[in-house]
Amino acid sequence: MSDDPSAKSPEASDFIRDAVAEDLSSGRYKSVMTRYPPEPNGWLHIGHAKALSIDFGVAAQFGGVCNLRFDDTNPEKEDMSYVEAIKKDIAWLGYDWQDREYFASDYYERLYDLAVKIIKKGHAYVDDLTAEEMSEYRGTNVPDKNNITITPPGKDSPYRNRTVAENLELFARMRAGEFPDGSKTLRAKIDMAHPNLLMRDPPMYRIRREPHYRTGTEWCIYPMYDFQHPLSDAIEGVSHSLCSLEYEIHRPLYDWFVREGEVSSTPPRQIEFARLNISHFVLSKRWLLRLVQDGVVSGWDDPRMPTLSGLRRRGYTPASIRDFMSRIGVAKTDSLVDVQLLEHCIREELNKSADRVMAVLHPLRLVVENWPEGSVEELEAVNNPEDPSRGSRKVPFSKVLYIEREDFAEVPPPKYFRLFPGNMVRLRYGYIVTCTGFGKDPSTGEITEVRCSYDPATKGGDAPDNRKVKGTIHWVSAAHAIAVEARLYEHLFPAERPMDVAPGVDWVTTIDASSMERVAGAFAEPSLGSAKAGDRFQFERLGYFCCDPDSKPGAPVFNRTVGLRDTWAKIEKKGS
RNA sequence: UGGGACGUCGGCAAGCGGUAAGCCAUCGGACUUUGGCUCCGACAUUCGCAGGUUCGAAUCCUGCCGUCCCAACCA
Repeated sequence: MSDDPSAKSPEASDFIRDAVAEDLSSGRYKSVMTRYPPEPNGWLHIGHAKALSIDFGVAAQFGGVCNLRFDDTNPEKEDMSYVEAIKKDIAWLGYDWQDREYFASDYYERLYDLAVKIIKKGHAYVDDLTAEEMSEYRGTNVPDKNNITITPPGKDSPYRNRTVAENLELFARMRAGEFPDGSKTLRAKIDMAHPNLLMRDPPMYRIRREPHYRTGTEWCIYPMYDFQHPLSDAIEGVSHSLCSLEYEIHRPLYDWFVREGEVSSTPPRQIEFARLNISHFVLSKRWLLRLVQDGVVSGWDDPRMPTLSGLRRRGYTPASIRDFMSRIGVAKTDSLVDVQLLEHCIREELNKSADRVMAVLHPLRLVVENWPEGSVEELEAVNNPEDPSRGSRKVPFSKVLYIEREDFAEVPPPKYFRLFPGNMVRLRYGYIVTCTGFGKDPSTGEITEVRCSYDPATKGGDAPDNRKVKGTIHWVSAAHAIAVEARLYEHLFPAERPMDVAPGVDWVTTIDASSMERVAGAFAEPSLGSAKAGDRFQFERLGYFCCDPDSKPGAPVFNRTVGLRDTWAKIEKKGS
């Protein structure tokens, strides 16, 4: 998979790309400029990756550019640490905003001037209504006797008809800090009877004495999204402002402010697409923040989190996420993508790129009875059968090995072709061995060790006589193995739709408390001793693992990114 | 007496009046020194429902039904 995001799906097509192509051919726009507008109040998750993929992808496909603009107009929630985290994640995903790193907070002065311009047109006014009163005056959606939702007209604020001069003066004094927080707002003068509630004189500025992470205490008034966003787009010269469906109802407002602001001769155009939902995941910054704050997860980058940082730590690659985005498409249908598609994407990439290695998660001693005491052999193991250029390595073999507990059965279930008394199995890249016996703790019934004899003629695992050996299992030499910790993950939420919870039930309580399993007593072949955080491997027959930053010298930790497809598990399930 | 959208296979999703792409999942089978990978095959006579227009409709019209979003001085 290429590291260059623009290299994939050159002929991608969807309703947005169709619209952009049409806009170009009709001459509505000469070139394409999009923007990715995060609010720095949380970390990016895979839902944002969809928006990123569309914003940067559409721009790239049409030879345009995509700006990174932080929509930072709510000082209460925003923070520089989020800006840094967001930039890191976008860059990691492979998207490049070059020098176009913008902040809505850099436009404060310009936006203020635009507000003044709109006031001068008589299209905005300073209102003294409280938040509650404003809501009351606006009117709301209410169910009538037949439980049909209706929206009666709102009524004008008594301050709606202040003169331009008065509004200008009041607005200036708002900025100057002459009024207490919340006592006045600047409102667009649109239509208090509009069927779309958002058009009923929406607020443009509120008074809030809250230090801003970038502008400090310079401002005590802050612009609202509906005013700020379209005008920031216009200021930058954005052509296509692509956003999610929930903003569809904001579009008339978007267009209204663009028109009133008269910033650009080619007004930006907003187009909406359906946001991403993935089964077993919660994709909402607000909910993710709660998981972090409640300590349910270890942080924004907990490997179970759908955040880009979490997926990164889990072992997902940027290319696999981009591939996923290209497969789910872009449409306007509310949808729930099966998490298995995401897992398929990472498996497909890692199958090609991850070196194979042997590790035993739940060790069981295997003694090779006819192996000479003290003898050690270095056996050749292929690093990646999918990629010969990865070469091979040496793996030590000796008398006492560890194998996976699951790979031995005292009484084999149907169709089981691993180790059981009398059965023959291949030790991968080692020898073909025959199970000669086993030890068992009489009090617990636990298998304590398995014994076997090896066939010296089968070095490397070859069967010179072409005998059929159905099973091949992985192993590690007890004397040479290194101790590792493995962390196995399940979905944080067992439910396909975690937010669909019975009334009165807190969704957080539906979390699977055992969604992370630490396997402390695992062993791996010596080559894994040099693994560095972020390195990815396939533990043969187990799954893909990524070395975690928690690793210490001599004590590596591996996160299971995803297991291998497991046909045996299906056979077992069917049998039971 | 609301407004804005959306309904094509279990999950995504093409299709834009000419007779249902593809992907994931699933189920068979081949191959296999990973019960992995790969390969081959199966998987919507039908497009929310009902009418209508047409030689012909998932595509056009009408009416129903269903789902989502909107009542923050958040974005």
